[in-house]
Amino acid sequence: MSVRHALLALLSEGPKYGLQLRQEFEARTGEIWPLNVGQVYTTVARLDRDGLVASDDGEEPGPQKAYRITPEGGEELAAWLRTPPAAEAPPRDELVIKILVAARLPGVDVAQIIQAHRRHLVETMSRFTRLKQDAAEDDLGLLLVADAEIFRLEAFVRWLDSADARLRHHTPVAVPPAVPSTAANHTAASAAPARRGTGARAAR
Amino acid sequence: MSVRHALLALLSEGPKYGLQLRQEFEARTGEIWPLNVGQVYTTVARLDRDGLVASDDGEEPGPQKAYRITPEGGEELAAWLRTPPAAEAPPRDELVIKILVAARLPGVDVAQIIQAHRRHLVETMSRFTRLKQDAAEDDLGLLLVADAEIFRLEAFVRWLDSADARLRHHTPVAVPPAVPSTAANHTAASAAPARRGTGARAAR
DNA sequence: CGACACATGTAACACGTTACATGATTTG
DNA sequence: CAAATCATGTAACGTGTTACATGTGTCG
Repeated sequence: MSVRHALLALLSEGPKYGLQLRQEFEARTGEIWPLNVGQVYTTVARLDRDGLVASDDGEEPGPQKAYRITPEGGEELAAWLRTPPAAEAPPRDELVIKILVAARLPGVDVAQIIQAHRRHLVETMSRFTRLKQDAAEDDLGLLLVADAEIFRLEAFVRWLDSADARLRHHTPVAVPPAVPSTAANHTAASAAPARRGTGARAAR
Repeated sequence: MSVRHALLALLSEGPKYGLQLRQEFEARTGEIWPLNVGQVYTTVARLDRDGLVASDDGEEPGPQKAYRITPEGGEELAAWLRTPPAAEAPPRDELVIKILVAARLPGVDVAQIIQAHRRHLVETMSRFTRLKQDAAEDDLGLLLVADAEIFRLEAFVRWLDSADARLRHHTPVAVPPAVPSTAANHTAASAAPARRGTGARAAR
């Protein structure tokens, strides 16, 4: 719901039309977060439908269609600013899932994958560091968004290092001496929902 | 695309059916990342359609419908593990957008909002720390996912602190002495796409 | 039998992306 | 006028969530 409220915030500064919303959003996030136009139109149309925004429905001639925030929209915006992002179910992260998967898959060198991803993260971090150096020092949007991205990537690097250490300690368990390969399947099956119908009858 | 590939990975260990996929996904992410069933079915249906997975179409009686990975699916999985997550357009983050918005909005105390969010982040971090302490020490999935979340939240705390410092330096610029309030609108307007049609004619 | 849990699936919606279609306005 | 640009919008798809409908098996 970020874009929805970001557009609401832009409109709270005065009436704006579609492409203008996109451009101002991108300008204020240092051109780091692109925003496709289609989404602007559909999102602002939903805001309109929900009464948070109203359109000067083609009052002035020309193709542009300006939207302005409504009192309800202002209240919604203020409430959104106060509310911390939901944290009960943290977002599923691709990199984390990838390492979890790699750690369990036979024939996969997790440590190697971790290092490859680590290198990529460090490279990306330096890209954003360079971006900051080349930026105007008063471009607050760019500086803040670039910082956020650098901190985020740095957290992944730290996590990869800790995961590497953890996996080095635990991996030997997955390669026990002289244990039949079906053992892994059995433990996996015991964790699954009870197999009923055909199969379960034998177990009872 | 994380869930899609995570399901593919689960199926690479052997045939599984819908609810089983969900349960194993949640078990391996320490019950921290819930996965709704509806998505499992639609995702696995798409995997089937794309030939990465095939279904034992009701061979055994009973309601269950098992899927197994295909060779193409195995290749896709291996390629996915190698490829680092796309970083050209980093994900838009709600908290970051919120602070950016708050920093520009008149009548909003950014520092206060930052501190409120900071407190919430620290609380959430300790929730996950407790979760780790109460967990079985061999529950790798939970430990890794909880670590990832803790590192992520910690990065936000660091970012909030740096943003707080940055804004303390820059905020005075937004409150200049004796400057007409329309100045802000002018600069915003100059950054917008050229207003044409009715309005632009006067400017030329 | 009836209640309950297991299992599959669909519908509706929000959000996000890419691509295309359609006008209006400016510019060469 | 023709081409380029600005501006709005729609279509199709993927992903994610919530809710509902339906069927099947177990158990009191």
